[in-house]
Amino acid sequence: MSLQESIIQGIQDAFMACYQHAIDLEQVSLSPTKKEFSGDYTFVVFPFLKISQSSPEATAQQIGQYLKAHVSSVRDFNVVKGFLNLEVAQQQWLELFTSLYTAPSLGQLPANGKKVMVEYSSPNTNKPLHLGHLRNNFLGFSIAEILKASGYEVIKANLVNDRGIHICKSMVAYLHHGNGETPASSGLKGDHLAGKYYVLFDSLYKKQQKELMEQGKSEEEAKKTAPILVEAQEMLRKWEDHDQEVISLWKTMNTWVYAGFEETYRNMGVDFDITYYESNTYLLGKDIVEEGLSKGVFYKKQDGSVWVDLSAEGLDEKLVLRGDGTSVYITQDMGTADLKYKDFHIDKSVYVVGNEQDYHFDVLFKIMRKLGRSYGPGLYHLSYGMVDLPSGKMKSREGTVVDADELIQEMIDTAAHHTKALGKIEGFTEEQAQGLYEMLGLGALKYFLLKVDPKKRMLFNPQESIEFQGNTGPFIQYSHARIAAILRKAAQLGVDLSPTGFSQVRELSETEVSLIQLLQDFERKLKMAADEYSPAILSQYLFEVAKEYNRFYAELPIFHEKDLQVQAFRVALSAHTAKTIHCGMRLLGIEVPQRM
RNA sequence: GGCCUUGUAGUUCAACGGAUAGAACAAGCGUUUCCUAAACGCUAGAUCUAGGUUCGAUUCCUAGCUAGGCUACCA
Repeated sequence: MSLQESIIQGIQDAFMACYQHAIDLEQVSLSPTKKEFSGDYTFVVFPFLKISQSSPEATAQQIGQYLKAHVSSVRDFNVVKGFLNLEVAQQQWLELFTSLYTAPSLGQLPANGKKVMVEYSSPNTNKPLHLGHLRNNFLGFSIAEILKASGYEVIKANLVNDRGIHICKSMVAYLHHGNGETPASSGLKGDHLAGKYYVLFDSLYKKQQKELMEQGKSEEEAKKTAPILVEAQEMLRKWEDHDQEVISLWKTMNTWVYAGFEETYRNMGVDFDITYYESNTYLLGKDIVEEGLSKGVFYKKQDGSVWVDLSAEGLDEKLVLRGDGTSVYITQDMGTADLKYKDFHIDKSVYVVGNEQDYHFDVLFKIMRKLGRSYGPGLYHLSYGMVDLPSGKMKSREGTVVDADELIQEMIDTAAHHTKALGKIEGFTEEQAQGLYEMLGLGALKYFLLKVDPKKRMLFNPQESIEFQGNTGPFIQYSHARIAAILRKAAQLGVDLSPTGFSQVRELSETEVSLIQLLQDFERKLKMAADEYSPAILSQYLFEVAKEYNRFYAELPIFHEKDLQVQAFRVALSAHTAKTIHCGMRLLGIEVPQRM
């Protein structure tokens, strides 16, 4: 039983003893006491006044008396209004720390026997990844790691959108203007090469529209009849008919793009256990339409189109199959949902997709639940907000996107610049220095994108957003490097880091206690992050740990401390802090250095 | 039009219905004969508006305003 649990248990007993009334454990809020009041944990009595039938102060007094008398860890208490502040005995903190310090594992909750798939990234093959994808990829990777650490078996999946009219647009432009250009001949990364022709298509298309309108056609007509668009549509039909030439060009260009993506993924430090391709899944789902019809979940209109009526659930009627029998987006999504289940027998399925598709996933999940899928209740849309620029929303056609590869490189360059300016790479080989720049640049970027609640829209200012000071990745990384230096020195001095080395410590400072209090909260935060699908919770927590450690570092001496028991304790406390930071940052996909 | 989501210091972000709304950056003032100053301490600064529920509301409800998204036989 943890310290808090034993206190909560004591509070329950207190209510039984004082008021002959059982209270619900869930309702007891026990939180760390605010800095401006004395005490370690605070219990709020207001919700229980009906039970005690007395004033907040009197109730708090009575409970406090009981706890002091009956719960060994409670040394003393004070009451401010309806707030009961409890003081924990010093010895308890040392015991608590020792149990944390000697625990066989950190940051891995017991297996729960459940399987979850996390689908993320899911790029289109007609253009390179941009800033928005970075948020998606970092979120997806991190939440997968967090779920793993909280006891799930996790499958990371990527669903590549490799077909459709947008791919054909790049292909048409390339066909006419590519002149046989390849990634090798141009020195362009494959995904950037494809993106170049996608942009080219758009400008050619606009030009043709303009010409048609000058010839007297309406805007709408011009948009529909521009030759280059017609050609792209024709190409899509040929693709669906397995036309040799089209398929061959498609394969060639996609191969280039995949090579480019692979490089970007490697730089980002994300990976996948399985990759699905829409060219293989886009025909799935029609059998589910049949199933839905026979189960009465769907209905057919006169023109043969198939619909689902979700008005009882607060949504509209939605089309699930066109009148001509062809699929729409949701048809294949139904099929893919089943495919994922067939492949892995998952209990839960998480989709990391932007919030502009909230409605779509609402519909999809309601359908799968109506169809009675076993994994239906475990469907979850990890919906995240867009990343805006100071100029507003990113638009690929207007050239206002922040390219992922470029941004990563800029981050690394900036990290290199800072590090050199601070003169921190003495004794580093060129390779080690380069490794550090990458670790710091990427750490800054990932932390910046992960520290914000995923649901919220966020702003990215290329000039100002990426800092290396304050609430940042590098700050936490720096804290780790500081501790690493201490541990090296402790090893040199032969400090006894076994629990007996500090078991005689009697007096702890306030800062040491807060640090222990924070450190013991790690697994609870981990679980919270998993339950709420929010790496931000973990990010904030790690920042608090690093901040509290730096205060400890500034306030208290370690190697100048004469009492060797105290010295050993402080080294051990440092070591466990480093371990927690390392473990937590790993769940965010961020590495931590030994020196910086 | 309908539906969903947002609105907190100058800026970017926090706050299970709980105390005097926390951080970081920017601003100002300090800290280095001492383990890494990418650090630490101090000062100043905010809940969109109007009602309601509650012992207590940034949080829940209603209305409005603001910003964004969705509302295709597009993906």
